[in-house]
Amino acid sequence: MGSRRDSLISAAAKLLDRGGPAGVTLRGVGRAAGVSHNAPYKHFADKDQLLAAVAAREFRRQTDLAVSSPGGFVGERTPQSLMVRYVRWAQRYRERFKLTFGRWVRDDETLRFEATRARSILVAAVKTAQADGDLPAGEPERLAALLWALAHGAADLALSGHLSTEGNAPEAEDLVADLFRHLKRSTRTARSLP
Amino acid sequence: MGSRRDSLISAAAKLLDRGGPAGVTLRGVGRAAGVSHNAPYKHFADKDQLLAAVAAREFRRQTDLAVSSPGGFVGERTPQSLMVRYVRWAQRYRERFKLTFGRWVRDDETLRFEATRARSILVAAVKTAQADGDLPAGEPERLAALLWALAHGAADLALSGHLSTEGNAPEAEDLVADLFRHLKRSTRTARSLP
DNA sequence: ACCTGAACACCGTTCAAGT
DNA sequence: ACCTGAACACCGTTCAAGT
Repeated sequence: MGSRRDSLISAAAKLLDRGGPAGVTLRGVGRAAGVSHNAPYKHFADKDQLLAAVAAREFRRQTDLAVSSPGGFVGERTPQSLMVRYVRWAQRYRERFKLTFGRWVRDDETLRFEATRARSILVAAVKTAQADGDLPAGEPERLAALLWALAHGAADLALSGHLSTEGNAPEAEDLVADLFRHLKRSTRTARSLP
Repeated sequence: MGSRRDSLISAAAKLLDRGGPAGVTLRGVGRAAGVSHNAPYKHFADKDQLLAAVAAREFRRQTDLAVSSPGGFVGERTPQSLMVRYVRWAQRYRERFKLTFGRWVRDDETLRFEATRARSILVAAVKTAQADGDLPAGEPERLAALLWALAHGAADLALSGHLSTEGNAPEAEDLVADLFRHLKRSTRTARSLP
């Protein structure tokens, strides 16, 4: 079921990768899916809802991959490996990444659900790392938010080229590694204190 | 000189705040500036260049404010105060913030210049904090990139609502404070080690 | 140098109509 | 329920023409 709907989303994702959100036109989507420029309106209220559906599908896929891919089984799913995967995703699919954090996110229920799901996976990994003494103690949700924010910011700044001075820019992955190094040191301090 | 150009940029910024990049139309900009829908082409090659000019002006203004505002003189300009200012800027002018990290940044020379200038101010503050023992040792440019990435990611995630689970979300400012707390602890560890 | 108005090809969206 | 084609109001951009 919904295969027409799915093919519209796929067509939109393809256009998005090629030309950004402006490159996604309902007319173009219809054309690519082999229907009239008007058929999408039977599946999506407007263009924004189609884009939100693209973002939700992409978010869902990436979370699924993080859970099921090689190296993704629970024991190997460290916070750092999840964050590295995150910045690589942003690099590989820059337009989908940008889209996932656009205007509609706040209001789209599916997208909010996917965000919550992704966050809960990260929180679980954080708890394990805390128990292993690899991350400092403290509210795991809060620490997870810190990690996510750093990975997100590093990825986004790298995409816009703002990290580089004159070519010798740190990679987003380097900054992720730096953060974990500092957190590890912070962990040791907290332990050695009363 | 350039007052017509400036008024076009101002009109564009106003439209941007009201309706995002899609709300900025060359026709609307011309109308708001009291010229024909076609006059902007004498000052900007196309719509993207107009938007890039808006972003560059905003970036420049915020950097100027960070340097000259009360509490902004050199001694008070700590990395943390700069980062708090950054996330507040994102919150207050979300559309301008988003615009500043859009597609054109990589290619626009003025925007790249402003980014370099902002980064150098942060790097200077980082060096001072390192000398005072408030931040860990290491390449200051790299540490500045870490701080900026965290502030940027926290601000961007907060804007898209992705930080909240069920309303009890950490604020972007909280995450900035958390990072500095961890870095402070990391500093002490590094000192107490051989 | 700067601006205007007409024109072109496109777009999102609406609507009446078909199966 | 799903799709089509015509239509409407808009847009970015180009061009010939004015001062």
